[in-house]
Amino acid sequence: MIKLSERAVETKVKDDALVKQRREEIIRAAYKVFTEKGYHSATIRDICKASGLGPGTLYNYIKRKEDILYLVYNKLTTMLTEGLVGSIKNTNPVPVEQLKEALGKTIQVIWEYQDLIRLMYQETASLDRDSMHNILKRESDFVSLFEKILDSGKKKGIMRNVQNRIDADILAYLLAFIPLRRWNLRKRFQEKEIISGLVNFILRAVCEPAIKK
Amino acid sequence: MIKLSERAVETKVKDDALVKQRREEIIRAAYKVFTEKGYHSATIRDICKASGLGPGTLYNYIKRKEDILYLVYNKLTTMLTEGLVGSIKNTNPVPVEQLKEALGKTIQVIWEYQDLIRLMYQETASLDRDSMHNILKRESDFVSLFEKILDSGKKKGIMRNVQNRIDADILAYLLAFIPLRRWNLRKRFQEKEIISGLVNFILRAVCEPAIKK
Amino acid sequence: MIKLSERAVETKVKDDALVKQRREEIIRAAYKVFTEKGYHSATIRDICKASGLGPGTLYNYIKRKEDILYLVYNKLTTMLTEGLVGSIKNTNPVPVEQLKEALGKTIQVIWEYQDLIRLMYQETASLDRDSMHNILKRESDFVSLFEKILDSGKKKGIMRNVQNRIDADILAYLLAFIPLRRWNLRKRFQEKEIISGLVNFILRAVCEPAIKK
Amino acid sequence: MIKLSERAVETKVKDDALVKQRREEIIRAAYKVFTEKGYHSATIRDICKASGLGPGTLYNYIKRKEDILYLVYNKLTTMLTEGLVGSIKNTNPVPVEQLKEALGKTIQVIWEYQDLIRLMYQETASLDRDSMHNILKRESDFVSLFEKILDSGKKKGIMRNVQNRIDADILAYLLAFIPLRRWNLRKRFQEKEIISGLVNFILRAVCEPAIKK
DNA sequence: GATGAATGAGCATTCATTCAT
DNA sequence: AATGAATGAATGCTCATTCAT
Repeated sequence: MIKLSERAVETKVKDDALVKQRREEIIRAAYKVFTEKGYHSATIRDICKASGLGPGTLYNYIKRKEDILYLVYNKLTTMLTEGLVGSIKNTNPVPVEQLKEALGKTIQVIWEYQDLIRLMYQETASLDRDSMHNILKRESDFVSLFEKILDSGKKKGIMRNVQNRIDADILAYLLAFIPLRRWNLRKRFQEKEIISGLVNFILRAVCEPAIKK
Repeated sequence: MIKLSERAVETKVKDDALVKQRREEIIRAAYKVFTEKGYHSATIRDICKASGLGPGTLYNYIKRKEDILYLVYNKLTTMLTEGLVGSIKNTNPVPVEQLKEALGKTIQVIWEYQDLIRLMYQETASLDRDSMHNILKRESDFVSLFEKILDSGKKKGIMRNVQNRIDADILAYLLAFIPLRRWNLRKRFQEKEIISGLVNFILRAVCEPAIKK
Repeated sequence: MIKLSERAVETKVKDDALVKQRREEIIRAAYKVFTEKGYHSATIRDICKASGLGPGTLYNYIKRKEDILYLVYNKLTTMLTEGLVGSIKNTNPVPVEQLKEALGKTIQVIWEYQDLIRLMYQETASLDRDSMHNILKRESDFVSLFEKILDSGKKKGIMRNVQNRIDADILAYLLAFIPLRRWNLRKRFQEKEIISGLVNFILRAVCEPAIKK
Repeated sequence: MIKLSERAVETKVKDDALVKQRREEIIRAAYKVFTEKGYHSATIRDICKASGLGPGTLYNYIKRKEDILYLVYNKLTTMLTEGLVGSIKNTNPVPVEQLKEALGKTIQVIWEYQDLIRLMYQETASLDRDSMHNILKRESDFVSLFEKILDSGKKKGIMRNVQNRIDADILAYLLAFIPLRRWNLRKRFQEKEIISGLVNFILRAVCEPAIKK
């Protein structure tokens, strides 16, 4: 299993299991509130109400409001990375198929957490230095996973035109297309069309045309 | 010339020329402040200081803080759309060349206003319904311009695999790759590499391979 | 006139006269509230109520709660020092008489502001570094004024046993006897007795006995 | 042995020996924390950490935060009074020598607990009525001990000018000179100079000059 | 039309105290 | 008797907006 770096979040509670459980509650509540009103407009009181915890209790598990945002980010990037790693491990040795599976799996998670991912793109700037650093590292690792697939495709001569790191980065960025732009297409296209449209676009850009003949 | 729709922003001042001038000052000041601290952290006081206007005067030209954000958005989307329209009008009849020119011109504007565009993606959610509606309409028009190019390319058999609207949307979205992800690539690549990497990715996805033979 | 150093207190208001006036109001209100409940127990809301200013307005004239304490200290030490300087200037050339006058004048001010001086001794530790520094400098200047009197008395052979700086310091400290310990004597002695008791104690310690014969 | 009055501090624990022991721990911890940060800035949490007791346990031995302050005061005034009583009992019958010994012994204790005594002067106002009353009674008893010495000196004609109670009170007050003003003299004088300066001042004020011839 | 002081609701956070285990 | 998580009222302070001059 991959080891994901984490920044420590201060707590006043000693029982680790309880910390974990309460933080899950906090994340769940914050996820709801943040996606409804955004991070800045969400008040601690909102999160208290949504989580059922009093402000004093809440602050037993975090140090500052920012920490809540970090916890949510952390949860999301963990899910995304673990999903992707899982899909790569037990996968087809043919790079294109591998890529298709990786995209499929990731898009599935992304579709489920659309609101959260939109939030992520919007509020990254609100993170403190440490959290930001940590999250960017995760992003970078995430991109590297795609880079590896492209690399192996290039070595096998199937993805000849690929420019590795840049393309991997564009690719990771394109996955956020769904949460960030779906509103634009929602009226004209269905979920399946949007997803396949996106995947096709990627495959055309990345794969040697020969394979299609 | 294209006619861009605008939402009215309330003012207490009757002299239209003055309103226009003062708002330009406000936009310039807000642009500076917003890109430095973000919309939420920017205070009216900050914008007053940057613009040289007192809060009372400022509020003669807007009704709410949101209005300032809208004015900035409006300015930016106007610039982007007008730039694109201009590049299409006096252009090569060969679709691929037309596309290249459109991308080049737009990326040029985007590169210049990177911070602002990142801001735009981050703070769209902070807009009120009306402003949001207006801005989304602009976006949609912007995408349509690219759609037209793809359409004409398809008709001429050069962009056979293209899925028109979805691809145009992805294309418009990809232009924001630079402001939103550049930090990720800054260390390894130079401006030119990033831009050409992005343009190549788009062309590979959009153009029939035949053209490359 | 003596020039007393002051630490700047931040204000958002430009009209200097208004700043001066409002700060007088704040000092008056804070004096009342602080002597009733002490600095820590006094809330900003208390001071608002006592001064008739809203919290927003109050904070137009100060930056932090500590500033209010500093303003009060500043006011008090200014009064004490100016009173003492005044009494020394136009005074008897005979050191003992000069000392008597200085003590009399200072005790008079101290008696009037007893509560405030008790507060001062209690809350000095609550001042921030800058304010503390400033106030201690004032204290030191205040002691120096007494030191000069003792010096001239020593030179004239009247206060032979005096140890200058240490005695001047003890002397200044003894002036706070009234506010800090009066509760202890209130039941048994009257104002005049306490004051003359204190002055006699000082004179006996400071003056050569010969003078009494 | 003198019998010092005490105000009862509520406890939920029945084992008297345990109460005594735990309270000693609390006093020791509070002494440390209070002298470091002051009473108001010290949190119950701080005292818990310093004492090794949990808040629940701590509150088994006190009822309110104030009680801790009272316990510390009580400890200190007990030490001071007992020290003074001890020095008087087995002492020289010559009043001046007796006074010197009493001063010496008390100053020794005071020097050791400087921080605590400064705290005491600063936070007296934070005590509730009952505690305050109790502590003032102690103070008064303490002054009475000095009063007795002055009285016997006066009867023997050695301290002819003395005004008994008021002088005794001033004298007790002067002992706090060291903790309250030492910062003022620290740079210029050494411990011994300050102490002898203070003692000399007192002796000059209190003793008949004849004795010096 | 410009000015800038006033307003006050609202915010994140703390901390003495309680109480279930 | 000990533990430590829960509680929630209260605090210092901010800032978008208004309004008298």
